[in-house]
Amino acid sequence: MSVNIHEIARRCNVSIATVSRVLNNKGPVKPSTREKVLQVAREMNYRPNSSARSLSTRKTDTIGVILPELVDEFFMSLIHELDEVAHKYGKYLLISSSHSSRNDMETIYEFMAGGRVDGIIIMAPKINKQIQNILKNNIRPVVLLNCDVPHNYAVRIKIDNYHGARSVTKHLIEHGYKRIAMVKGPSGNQDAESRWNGFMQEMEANGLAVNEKLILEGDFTLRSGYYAFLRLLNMDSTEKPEAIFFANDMMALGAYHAAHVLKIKFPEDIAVVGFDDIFTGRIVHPGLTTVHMPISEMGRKSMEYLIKLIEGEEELIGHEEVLSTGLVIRESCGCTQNWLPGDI
Amino acid sequence: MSVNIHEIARRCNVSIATVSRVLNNKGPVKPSTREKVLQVAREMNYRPNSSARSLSTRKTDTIGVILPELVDEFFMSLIHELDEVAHKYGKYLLISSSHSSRNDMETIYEFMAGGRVDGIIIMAPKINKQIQNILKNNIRPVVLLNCDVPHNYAVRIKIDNYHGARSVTKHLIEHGYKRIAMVKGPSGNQDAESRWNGFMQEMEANGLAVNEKLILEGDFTLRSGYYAFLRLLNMDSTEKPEAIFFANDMMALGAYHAAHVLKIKFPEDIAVVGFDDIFTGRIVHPGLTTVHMPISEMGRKSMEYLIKLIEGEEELIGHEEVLSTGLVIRESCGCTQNWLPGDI
DNA sequence: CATTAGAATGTAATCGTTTACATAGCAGGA
DNA sequence: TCCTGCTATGTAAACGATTACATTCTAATG
Repeated sequence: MSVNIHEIARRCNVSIATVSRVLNNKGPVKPSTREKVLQVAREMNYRPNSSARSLSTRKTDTIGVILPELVDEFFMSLIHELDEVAHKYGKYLLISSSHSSRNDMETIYEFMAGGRVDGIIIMAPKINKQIQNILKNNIRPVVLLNCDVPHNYAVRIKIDNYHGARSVTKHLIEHGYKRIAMVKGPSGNQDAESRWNGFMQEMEANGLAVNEKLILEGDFTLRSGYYAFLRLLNMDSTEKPEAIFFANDMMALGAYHAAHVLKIKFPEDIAVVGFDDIFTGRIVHPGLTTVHMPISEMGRKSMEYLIKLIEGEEELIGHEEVLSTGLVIRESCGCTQNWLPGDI
Repeated sequence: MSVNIHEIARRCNVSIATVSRVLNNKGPVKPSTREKVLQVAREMNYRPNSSARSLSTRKTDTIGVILPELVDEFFMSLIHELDEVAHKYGKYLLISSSHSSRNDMETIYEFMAGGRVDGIIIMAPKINKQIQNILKNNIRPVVLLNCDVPHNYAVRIKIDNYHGARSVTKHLIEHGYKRIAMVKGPSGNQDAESRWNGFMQEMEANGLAVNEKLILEGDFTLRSGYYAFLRLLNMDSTEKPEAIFFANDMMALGAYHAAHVLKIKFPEDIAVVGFDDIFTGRIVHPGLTTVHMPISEMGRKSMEYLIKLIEGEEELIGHEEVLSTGLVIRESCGCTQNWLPGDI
């Protein structure tokens, strides 16, 4: 089928060892031989077979990436950044999303034990003991994204959901709102939990009571935000919230939609904030005040750490890093700010 | 390092051939032997080394995906669908984006000649002769997405930009607009060209003159749409367009932004339509009338075709398929339609 | 009981590299 | 001239699977 090292060797009247040495710049080779080999290889469009090479060297130059889903902006940005860095280091990306928890295990296992990758970046919101066990016999280096389970065998990178939630809650409080509602994310979700904690603690720190009726649970979808918003609006006027913190932007956008239908104005009638800083939140009016997640940084760092681990920097194992989040103030919270297209 | 087939064979007191036969369900094996091997393999968490297997079978169970960029919704949806189908067939996805044209070649070549994948799905807006040459010596099957270059060695799947553009233009004309502007995409871009052609032909078919001043060129970014919109607004009132067709939604959103600042109302003051049907276009008010691209279908079909090609269905080679686009009517064109969150 | 077909298993080559080790070639010093 | 110690090259053994072919076992048949 394809031309191989033997063919190159034959045409150059040298042995395959010499060809290999030339191609890998290893060991001494006479300049003239070197030239000849290089030239023939170029002429024949020779490219070493990666399977054979991997089999021999136990390196694949491939990084496995396992994500919970392949759906929104967040993951696209992440993949984009991973690709950039990987490319810079000459690595390829083997990507898989969770089709089910059972399947994640299968994939991780195939990637690791099957020798398909040199290392893995995993983002699994509900990482379980199974995964932990696999990692314990860590065949290959692993970087864990936003996983709260402590794990001494992997590098862990997290986004600071907790402080993000606190800061945006604090911002609402500073606006003078007292009755602040929160639409939580799905229970069991790590990000959702942290944001919820941040909200509660900030409220508490400011001596504000949290009316249980003002705490609703959504599932991060636009639709669930839409309905949660309608429910909150239906409350008695003495209890009705002055502001709502949606655990993510998508749910807040559901509220925007309902508000438009009901002719309710943000922030005059009610203030609204989100979390994530997705693109649409910059386009809608009023601009959605939210918390920015440093996704690119997360992508870049995780890939760089993984590559270092692969290259043998053992001292990194167990390292944990928390990336800070930033408050993005637009208008939905009650602030007036003129932002130009240059900002977006 | 990891347990291999020899170890399994040793523990079972059989030869590696027998183990291989059991694991691949090939050839006759005594049930008792079979059980034993399976059990030991399970106990030892044995997983065949994929490099060795690939080297021997010349199959990688990996599909290469090369995209122009890894940035927006479009590509995320595409990847999502590719992943779904690939997973269904037990294939893995090796993904790379264009870092440069030169690099694309390198990647395609490494994927193909390097034996990293069994086939490739390529989306390269400006596919060049180089790529064509590589494909001509087609080492592995290829599916080309939205590439206009005829190519007898690959399956090609396109999206019908032309008719999409015609239908949305027609819709504007039916609204009674006569002075219709178009903000084109970047020249050289295949999609942009087709949309432009569709627009022109539909205008012509309806006997409408196209004022050259009303034709602007953007680059598909929000910012370029913003400025194009401002320029169109600055025209003499006898020339100023009654409606604008933006070659993609992102540019139309730039117009939304400008309109908000300038207190211009869609569609009362001017009608606006886009192309792509991105998520944000459903959220803004008024909802953006646009053309829907069947991205999922494109992803699904391309992967299914590729897998068939890989499995040897040679008669598919050269097959071309054009996927139709659909007019999505919301309110920015002048229609009044109530859409519920259930629609989104 | 001998014969034989078919099932069960084993042997060894193969896939295309890398690389440890062996060997050949060659220049310079004694 | 003969060593010595380089540099340059070759040989062959991995790497871990698959698989064609050879061999042995089993059981049924005449």
